[in-house]
Amino acid sequence: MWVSRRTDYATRAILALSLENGGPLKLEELARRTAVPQSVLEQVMPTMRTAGVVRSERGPAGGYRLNKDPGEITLERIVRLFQGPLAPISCATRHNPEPCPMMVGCTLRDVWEEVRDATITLLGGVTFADLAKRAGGPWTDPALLPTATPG
Amino acid sequence: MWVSRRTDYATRAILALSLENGGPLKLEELARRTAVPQSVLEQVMPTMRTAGVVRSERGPAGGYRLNKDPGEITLERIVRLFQGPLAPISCATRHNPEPCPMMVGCTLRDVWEEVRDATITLLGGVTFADLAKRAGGPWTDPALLPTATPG
DNA sequence: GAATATCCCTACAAACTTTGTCGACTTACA
DNA sequence: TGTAAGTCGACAAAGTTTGTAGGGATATTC
Repeated sequence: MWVSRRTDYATRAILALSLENGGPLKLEELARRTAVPQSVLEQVMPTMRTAGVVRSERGPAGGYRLNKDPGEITLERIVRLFQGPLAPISCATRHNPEPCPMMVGCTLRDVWEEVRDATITLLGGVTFADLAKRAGGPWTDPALLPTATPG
Repeated sequence: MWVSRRTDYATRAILALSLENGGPLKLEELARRTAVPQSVLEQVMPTMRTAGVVRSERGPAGGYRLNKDPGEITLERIVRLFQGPLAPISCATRHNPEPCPMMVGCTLRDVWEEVRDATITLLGGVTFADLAKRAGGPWTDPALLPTATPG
């Protein structure tokens, strides 16, 4: 339960874009398909743009596209963007781990690091090309959505 | 970064008790050794008592002991007590997962479930007997502690 | 049976984080 | 110049986490 809403939204958005071979999607449409409040997506997408994951065009016929091949975007990349360190506890991050206050050379930390590494391995091993393939087909029946988002 | 302080404290406390072959430890001493504010441990320990993990005795010469063999207490058990579901996202819990709002049968969920399962496998595979063994020896130099906790 | 040592319970405030909204702004196109 | 997009920053409401405080309950000792 540690993945924030925004992280979730971001990954859904990238998946949606991955299923849309190259064509741009307007924020509004993206919000509808992913069932994300538009106003929140308005914050999430620029973050990914700054990070070079997506690219945007303004004006009519504008929208968002992926800035790379889906095969080059890992889940890890997106999650890290919004989530920060993936370690379950701050003494087990890879950069600047907080020192353990317990003497007994925190044997617990080893386990936390294993969890961290397993997480990284999994998230780092999945690209959005994989996810799109597994999802099968382009997009399915937007009409089935709960009447779109109010935002 | 998803393990709460209280979860951390609880695991440290159980490790400390595991290193103390059977003898009871007073809350105060436990707090000192684990570098946890005593007032917080006062909340954490009863939770574990209720869960049957530790046992307590009141009055002089009282304190806490493990209620089972350290080999029968997994990290998973303790983490779950304080952390709740281990899934990274609420649509991927084993019990009553929240339905995914995205149609495309949330292919992302599969990955979240893999992360969840990897976490469970790791945490469930480590007992406090393992941890105590890895820690080596009983307890090390409590004198090295940052002058105990103020609480 | 009083004094003391220890655990137990509840309430709670301060701090922090997350979530979603809003309004004003910028850019592209026709 | 008007319209269709994306952009940015501020922010309030809600939720979570963290630590503290104070009054109880129970066991031992003398």
